[in-house]
This record gives sequence, structure tokens and C-alpha cells, in this order.
Amino acid sequence: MTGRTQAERSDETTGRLVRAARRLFGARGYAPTSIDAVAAAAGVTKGAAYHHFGGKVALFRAAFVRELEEVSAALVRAAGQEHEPMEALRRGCRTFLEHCLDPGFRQIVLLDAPSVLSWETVRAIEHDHLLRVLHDGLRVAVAGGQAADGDLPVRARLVFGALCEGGMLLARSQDPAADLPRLAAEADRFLEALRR
Amino acid sequence: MTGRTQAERSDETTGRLVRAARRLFGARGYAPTSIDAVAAAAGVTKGAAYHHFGGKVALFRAAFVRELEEVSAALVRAAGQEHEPMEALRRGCRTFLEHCLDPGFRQIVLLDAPSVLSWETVRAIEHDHLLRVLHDGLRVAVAGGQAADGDLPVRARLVFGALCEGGMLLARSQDPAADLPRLAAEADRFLEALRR
DNA sequence: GAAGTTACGTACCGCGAGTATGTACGTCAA
DNA sequence: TTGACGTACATACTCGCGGTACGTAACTTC
Repeated sequence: MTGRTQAERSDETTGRLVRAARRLFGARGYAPTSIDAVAAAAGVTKGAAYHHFGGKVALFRAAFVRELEEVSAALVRAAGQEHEPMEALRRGCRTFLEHCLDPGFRQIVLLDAPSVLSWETVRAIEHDHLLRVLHDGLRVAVAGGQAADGDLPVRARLVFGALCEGGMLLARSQDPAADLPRLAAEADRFLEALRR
Repeated sequence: MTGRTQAERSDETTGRLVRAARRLFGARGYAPTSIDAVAAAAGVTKGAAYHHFGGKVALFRAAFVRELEEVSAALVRAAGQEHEPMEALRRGCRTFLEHCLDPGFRQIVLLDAPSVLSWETVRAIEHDHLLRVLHDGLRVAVAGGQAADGDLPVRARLVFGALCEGGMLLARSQDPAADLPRLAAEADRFLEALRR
């Protein structure tokens, strides 16, 4: 494993660490997962983890950011399929709910993140990914006259909160495929409330 | 401190422990708060804590339950003031948002509980307090014809999720008194969606 | 009032986060 | 090319904290 540049070595190691962190933090949760375990799963030692990350929290944060990047990309992709603003919003919300079926995503993003990172931190990172998308969708709908005006950042947050609860609810279901439509129907009812 | 019955001693000690747990867990968060610190704040030692509670999680759970008991009592009291079902719902939601101004409540109930206790546990306890109240309110409104029918347990959860996010948002505001009406206005918009 | 139970306090163990230090590899100037 | 320097780790250690074992004092029961 020699003859590579420093940057290549770093990227390789940090990549492996973040991937391992997502797997273990996602499967067992933050507290019961030791840094040694993450490092071992990444094929390195604790020293490497502490060299690249400030500590356990920083490593978790990296995993959290990666989760959000993925889901927001999926949201943008799904919403982009629709040209009607309110349809795009519905599609985006449904995509988010489907994404909540991933246990790792739930554990890291919905359960552990608010406790491990401060709420301010979580909010800032979520804003740069999920919330920005949702907020933009709402703004387009308002500008086009499909949705009533109001405090859009607040509205986006409320919708997001409802979706998170919905996601947990959906995951707990023993037949998510069957419950998703029922859940989506209730969620749509709230989105309909925004119609003018 | 002698001449008391065993039940009195137990009640005294557990009461002091739970009060101290609410203070410390609420102020510093779950992880950075040691059991020794809680016991010391309660005027006892770790042995007493482990005698009455199974462990740190069990102690936290007791504090969590206590928080929920208080807020649900406040909700019932506030909603009871109104006789119009939808008005009672609005009043209850607003009371919950006001309750979120308490930092300890936010830290324990909104931030740490889902991570420390399993989501199943949190859901079960919340159901016995907050959710039951909300669900009953919705049922009355539906029965009276003021709200549209649907999947009420799911609907209650979605509303609760939105309220939790709203509560955090409100707490972060530097002027909560001024922002509460704006937030309540957006929340009301979602409640209006339920009107038939 | 003696035996048994409950309510603690105290001393200890083990695990895991964080740190200090050593070492191999990559980088860059002369 | 080679020596000096910086970077990317590994290894060994410390220490705080959750949990446990055990001892003791207070209460209860017969």
C-alpha cells in the first residue's frame, strides 16, 4: 500500500471511516458504538480516526452530513420529475417518507443527531440540504399562486417535523408498503391546507 | 433522619433523585451528566440511585415520564377551558408550544429521549400522555362534524411532530413572545386543513 | 427482640473516549 | 539523491464513568 500521494491516502482513509461510521452508528446507535469498533470496521486504528476527525462527535457529524447529502439528492431528483409545484412538493414528501424505511438513516438522522449534535448544528446542516429544497419548493408554489403566502421558513420546518414523525411511524409498521399510502393521504391533507 | 417508615424513606429519596435528574439532565443533557452528579445533587450516593432505578437509562426515563405528566396535565387544563372542539385543539397546541420554552423540557423530551430510550418506548409513553389527549380531541372534532374523518392516530402523530419542531423553533427565537403568534398562525393553518 | 427485609453507602471492576508519543511514508529544496 | 521536514498513521497509556459486589444501618414481622 505504498507509492500513493498523501491526499490519496487521506481520502481513502476518511472515506472508509465515514462509511464504517454510517454502518455502525446506523445499526447500533451512537452511544453503544465505540470509536475502536468504527476504526476496526474501516480497517484502521483509533489513531487514524483521531488524526482525521476531532473526536467521536465529529465522526458522527460526518456520517450525518453524508446521510443528508444522499436524501436531499434523492429529493431533488424526485421533485424534478414534476413540473406542477404542488405535485413536486407531494412527490418530494413521499420520497422522504420512503427514505425513512432505511434503518440507518432513521437512527442517525432522526434519533441520534438531535441529541449528539446540538439542535443548532442539526438545524444548520439540515437547512443546507433538506430544508432548502423544501423551502424552495414552497416559494415556487407561492410565487405561482398555488399556495397561500405566509412564513415559509416556519412552514417548511413544521412540514419537516410532521414528515419525520411520519417516517418513524412508517418504519414501525409491519407492512410499510401498505401503510405508506394511508400515511401519504394524511400528509397530503396537510399540504392541501396550503392551497389557496 | 430516623423514625420514618420505609415507604416514606423510599418516596423521599426517589423524589429527590427524579427532581435532581430533571434539573441536571435538562440543563446539561443526558450524556455529560453522570449518575454521581445526580445522586450528589439529590443528597444521596450512587448506591441509592442504583437501588431504586435499574440504571442511568431508567433514571432518565423517570424524569422523562415526569415531564410528560406535567405537560399533559397543562394541556388538559387549557383545552378544558374551551367547549368548541377545534378551539380546544388550537388552545392545546398553543399551550404545548408555550411549554417548549422550558429548556429542560426541550432537552429531555425533544432532544434526548428519542436517542436514549428507544423510539418504541418514547412513543408508548407519549401515547399514554400527550398523544391520547390530542387523539381524543381529534375524535371529538370528527364526531361533532367539525373535522374531516381519516386516520386519526396517524394524524395526531403528524400534528405532534410539527408541534415539536415548532417548539424548538420557538425556543431558538430571541424574542419568543413575538414569534409565538407567527408560529401559531402557521400551525393554525394546518389545523384548518382538518376542517371539513 | 430476634430474624429477615429493605435502603442505602463504599470499594472496586471494566470499558471506552481522549491523549502522548513513536514511526513509517510522502514531500520538497539544494 | 539525499537530507530535513511535514503528514498519516499505530501503540501505549490515562482517566472518567457506568455498573457491580458487598457491607451496614434502619425498618418490619413474628
